[in-house]
Amino acid sequence: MSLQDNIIQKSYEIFYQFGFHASGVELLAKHAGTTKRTLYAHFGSKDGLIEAVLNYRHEQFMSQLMAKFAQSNLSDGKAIANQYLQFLTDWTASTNFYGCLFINASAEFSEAKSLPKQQAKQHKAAVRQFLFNQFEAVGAKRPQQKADRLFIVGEGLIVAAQTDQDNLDLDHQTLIALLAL
Amino acid sequence: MSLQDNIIQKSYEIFYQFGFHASGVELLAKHAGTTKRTLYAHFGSKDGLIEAVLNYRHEQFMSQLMAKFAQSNLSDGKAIANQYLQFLTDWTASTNFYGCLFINASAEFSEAKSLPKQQAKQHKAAVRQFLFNQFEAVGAKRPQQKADRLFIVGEGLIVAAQTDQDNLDLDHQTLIALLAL
DNA sequence: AATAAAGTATACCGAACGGTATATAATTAA
DNA sequence: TTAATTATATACCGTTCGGTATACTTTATT
Repeated sequence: MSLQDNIIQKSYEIFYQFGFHASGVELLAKHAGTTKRTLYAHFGSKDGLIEAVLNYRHEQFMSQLMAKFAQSNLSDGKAIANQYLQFLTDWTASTNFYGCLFINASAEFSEAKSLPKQQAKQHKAAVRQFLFNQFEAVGAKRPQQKADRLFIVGEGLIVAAQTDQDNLDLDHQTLIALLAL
Repeated sequence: MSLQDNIIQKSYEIFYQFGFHASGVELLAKHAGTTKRTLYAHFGSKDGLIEAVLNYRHEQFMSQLMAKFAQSNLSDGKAIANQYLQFLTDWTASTNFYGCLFINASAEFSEAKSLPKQQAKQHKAAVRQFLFNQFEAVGAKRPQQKADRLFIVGEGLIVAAQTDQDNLDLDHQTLIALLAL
């Protein structure tokens, strides 16, 4: 792994856990085992680093999602929903889960014109597009509606886990059945 | 309104829009039309102010929610879900919507022991409890499950709006029907 | 009217912020 | 092997941070 990629990955860990404004450049450099000088040579500014980290996380997330779906042959909408919800549940239950980096970024950068907010918007749109493609691939009716329903439930699960609502009276199977997938 | 309440309300506006770490005490005092000296006399620290703002927002949100439900006689689960989703949709569509302050706080204060995170957890638990009470009051079966399903969809709608996913292929009526409420 | 309390104004504190300068060491390329 | 590049180490820049000190003005109580 290149030095640049290492800085991105280690900075992702810090930003993800402590937030963007709360993470100082000195700490970011230290955690990556380098110095501010090198960090600024590669990314120009803290904003530049944030942009790179969000791009990195987007690629990583989509890769993991695609890998999860590549594992098994999904024959119908129900299987798609099950796979997606299982993917999210595995994630939210993992140690070092601190919500979704893009939702967190939207919380810290509310201005619509700001780059992090735009990257968050595009990331979420990409997830919706991915789900849409899955439903369309199995010939489901109204694939966009199905994708969006599943997406909304997924977003809800993510933030519910982030706010420690861990005793929800829900299970995936009945959720899927109810969503008519 | 007392001077103290004015500081809380005005600080809420700033924290909500720009986040907690990004909002300096000097700006908070200026926006409230007072000085740091007075602010510290009332709240002791920035953390103390954050605590007060989160308590304020919790009371405000629950009041608005209860007011919405007091308007009409809700006879069944379907009406409850419709009322809740309409309440959230009105909110997310309003100008100056920047997501949920408690989700935002959870993003900035990830440590479980931190007060903002605990306040966020309790706020969300209170919302779930409120929905549970509503379903129970109309004699719905499995009120907790219904409340949690509705809660999850609500959380999803909030963060989807925050990330500007404004072209979702969803409508409340079919959502409600699907949730079997 | 006297007095205590509460708010204003402003300057200040040490620390941390994002970002830069300088100089040295290690790596790479010719 | 000699340049040129790249990373390290560290000190430093001006600014802003959360928080405090001092002095003054306003308000409220008796």
